[in-house]
Amino acid sequence: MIETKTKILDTAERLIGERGYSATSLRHIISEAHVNLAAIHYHFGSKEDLLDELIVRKAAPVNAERLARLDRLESPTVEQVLEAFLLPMAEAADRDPQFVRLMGRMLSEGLIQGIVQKHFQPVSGRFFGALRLVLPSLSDEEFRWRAHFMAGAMAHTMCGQPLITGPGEPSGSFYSRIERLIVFLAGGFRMEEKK
Amino acid sequence: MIETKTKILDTAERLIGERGYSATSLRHIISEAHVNLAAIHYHFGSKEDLLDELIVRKAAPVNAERLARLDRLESPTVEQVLEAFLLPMAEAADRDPQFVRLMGRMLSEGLIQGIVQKHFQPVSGRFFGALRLVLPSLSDEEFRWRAHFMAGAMAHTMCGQPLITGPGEPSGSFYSRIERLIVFLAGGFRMEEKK
DNA sequence: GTCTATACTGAGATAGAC
DNA sequence: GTCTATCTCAGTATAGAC
Repeated sequence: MIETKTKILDTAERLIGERGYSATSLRHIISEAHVNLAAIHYHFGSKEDLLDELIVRKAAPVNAERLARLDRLESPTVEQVLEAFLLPMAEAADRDPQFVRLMGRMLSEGLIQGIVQKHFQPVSGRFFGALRLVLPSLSDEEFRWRAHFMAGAMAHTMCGQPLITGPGEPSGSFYSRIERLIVFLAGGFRMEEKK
Repeated sequence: MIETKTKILDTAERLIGERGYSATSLRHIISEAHVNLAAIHYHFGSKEDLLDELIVRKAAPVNAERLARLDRLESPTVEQVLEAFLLPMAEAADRDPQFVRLMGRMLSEGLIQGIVQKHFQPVSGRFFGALRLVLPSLSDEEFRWRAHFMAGAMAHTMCGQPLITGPGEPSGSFYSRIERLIVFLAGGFRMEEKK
């Protein structure tokens, strides 16, 4: 049955979103999906590959929308490039809260290295290029580092749980969170380089 | 023997720094430390508690230095508060490259939630307070989120491996990395709040 | 091609002898 | 304090039923 594969994907997505990747065993997934353990390995190969498919089916439309938005910009500002990258994700989060929860889990468990490199690389590469053009006065070295800081802030912002909790818990909608992030990042990027 | 405990700590620190926490099994640690498996549970209780002790013995002096530096500031700028927090870590990294590698591993594997909450909370709490005083024009909500973005950028900066790789690998000493980070963060914090 | 039953290996944890 | 033996649970691999 083709339904088996879907049942596994849906159940895995829910459980991993709720409990995290490491804390969700394959045996837990199969018991809730009412399928056999070996079916997971038949359809996906391994637990990691299952996760991979979960990410792909969620991220692909977001990434497509990102590129479409980027292509529409003519001579963009820093903010506009950041918006083209971040707003599609905020909108996806609005439509499907499960998605952002899953991504947050991945980030907070540090499982993204391989998966991100595989699926986000082409997209993030294009965005770094666009951002570079908008910031011609920065040295290559400085730009690389600022892009790195940005990646950290973005990744962290998607997690529900803050790494280092400040004075009270952050709140508000995902969308407003992203808008604040864009302002913050633009401020960082616009700083004059310290020599 | 008291030496057993030290041997375990040193070996665990080295192996986890090299391979990561999940990838380092207790059996691997004991074979290199030439101790018995049960000795780890006797001295530490669990693998997680062992990690906890590793962090504490490394982080305690850094945190003490952070607070000392903060206390020395009279009417600080944003940059000075950030320096008080970040430079002690940069100096520790200079003296002991193992330390920053271990912290990076923890962050990239998302193992910090519990440990950070336990040991960094008092320190980070004081710094958030100091930073708040320097930025009186921001709303509470906006400040919380910017602190959150900062935490993400800081955490990510300690990892050797970038989450989202940009155009080429970032390089340079840890110290210069931190200096760039401070400029970037100060720029973000100084932005006017969007209403 | 799809799925089931079952066995294998390695992990962290624990009880109890010494 | 230390060590042996054992437990439970994880992900994985395979043989074979349909």
